Amino acid sequence: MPQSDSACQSACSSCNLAELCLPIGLTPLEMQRLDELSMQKRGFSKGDYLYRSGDKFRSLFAINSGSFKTRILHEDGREQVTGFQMTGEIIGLDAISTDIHTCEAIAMENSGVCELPFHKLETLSRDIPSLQRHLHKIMSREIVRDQGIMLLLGSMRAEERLAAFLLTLSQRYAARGLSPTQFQLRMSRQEIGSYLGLKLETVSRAFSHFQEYGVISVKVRAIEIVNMTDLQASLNR
Amino acid sequence: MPQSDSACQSACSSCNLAELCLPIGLTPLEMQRLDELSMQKRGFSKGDYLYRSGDKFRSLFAINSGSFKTRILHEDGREQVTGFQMTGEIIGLDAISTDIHTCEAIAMENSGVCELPFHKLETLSRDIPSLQRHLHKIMSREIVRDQGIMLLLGSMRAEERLAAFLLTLSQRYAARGLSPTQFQLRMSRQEIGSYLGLKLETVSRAFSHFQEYGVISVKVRAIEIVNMTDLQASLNR
DNA sequence: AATGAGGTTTGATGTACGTCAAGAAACATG
DNA sequence: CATGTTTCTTGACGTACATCAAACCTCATT
Repeated sequence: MPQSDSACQSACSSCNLAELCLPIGLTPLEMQRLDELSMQKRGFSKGDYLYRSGDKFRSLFAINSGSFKTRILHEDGREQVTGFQMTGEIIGLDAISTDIHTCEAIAMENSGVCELPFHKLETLSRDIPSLQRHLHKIMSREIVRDQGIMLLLGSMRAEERLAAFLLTLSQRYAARGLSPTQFQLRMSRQEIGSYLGLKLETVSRAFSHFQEYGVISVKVRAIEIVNMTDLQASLNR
Repeated sequence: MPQSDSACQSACSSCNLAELCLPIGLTPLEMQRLDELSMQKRGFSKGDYLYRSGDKFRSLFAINSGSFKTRILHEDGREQVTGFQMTGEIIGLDAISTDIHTCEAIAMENSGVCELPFHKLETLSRDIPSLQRHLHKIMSREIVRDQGIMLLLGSMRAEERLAAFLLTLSQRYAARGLSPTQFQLRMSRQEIGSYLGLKLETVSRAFSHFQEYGVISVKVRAIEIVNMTDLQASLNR
């Protein structure tokens, strides 16, 4: 169970990468005001829920450490993973629309978040135009991201989907100062499959196939991109 | 070519359904301020672009009459229709993130929009909290909608996708005071297919199959939902 | 080290949807 | 009305991915 930490750390200093988090171009005073509304929540372990479908919406969450997956459940039990979120990303935007969370967020490893009560964020963003603008950009970016996945699900074949997935991961690791070519997957084949609209066996075969062609090296969840150009090319043909 | 009409009509009185458009719970004065920033643009004909991919972002658009489709193009020519928008809906939210339109919007029939310059909208929403909240809800609703389509594309079969599509259309017509059971499709089989991640022949066959089972009646683009319950059931089995 | 559970890989086979093709219907244009 | 163009329907056939199944690997627990 996550423990709440009422001693507020900086929303920013606690994020590894400020520009991925909320504040951008804020004065120290503005930054402080943002810090004051946020609350650290640590101690999420693998499988812990950050929120569940149906929960009352109160806050957005900035991920400080670790990573989460979000998913929606269909009544008949089918699930769709809608995203994998990592450090510095904002989660919970879907719930603003109805004040109820429509999807659920589950930790994929030991993780911590920074809770941002949304009504306070709205109030503050009325005072700080650059914060307002940034909030809008974050929401819009989520829309663009989702539409990219619609393109992927609607018109790409299995290996193209996996290539797109790996390339996006690579970019996100790079943006965090980590290796863009070597990383550990935090999610199972099953979860990747759900995200990409494929069965786990198909994901596994696509991994094997890329390895066979020398594009990547796969040791279960340890991935190395051996030939980035070829991986990109497998998208565009 | 659409003609710009600088004599500003009410952003609201010109929308058929105020609650689908921007203003909600605004005082007459606030409403007037919103009206003052908006501009009518009429005269879009079938196939006209409202904006193109790559265009500089300046405004959101509220659809006053008619309907549009939005799509993204992949470099290799593949297209993905990301949505069909009708009267009262807001379009262009994707562009806020980068200040460049990432998708393009094309009229599906004679249409008119109400242009809402975004920086003015941001300024005004700092003054009017209920407008700010409404803007956030609209963006969040788009995120939820897109995630619903991810579920559809990622884990439903062809006929389930078409059923979901028809049911959503039905609800949207009903919300506009039109018949939820009889309507004219504004889009081709090809466009529906692109939206649902299917080929046009598959869409056509799914229509025929539903008709064969007495769930709907299809006369090319004239649709009648004969048995709403069965149509809903075809989603949940 | 032995045991077991969950995750992954790989093969054999099935099927839903795509592809190709032809004809029919709807619509536009002179 | 005749003509061409676009859209839609339907059939025959092909294929990418799903399903089923078995073996293997990894990791946690005792």
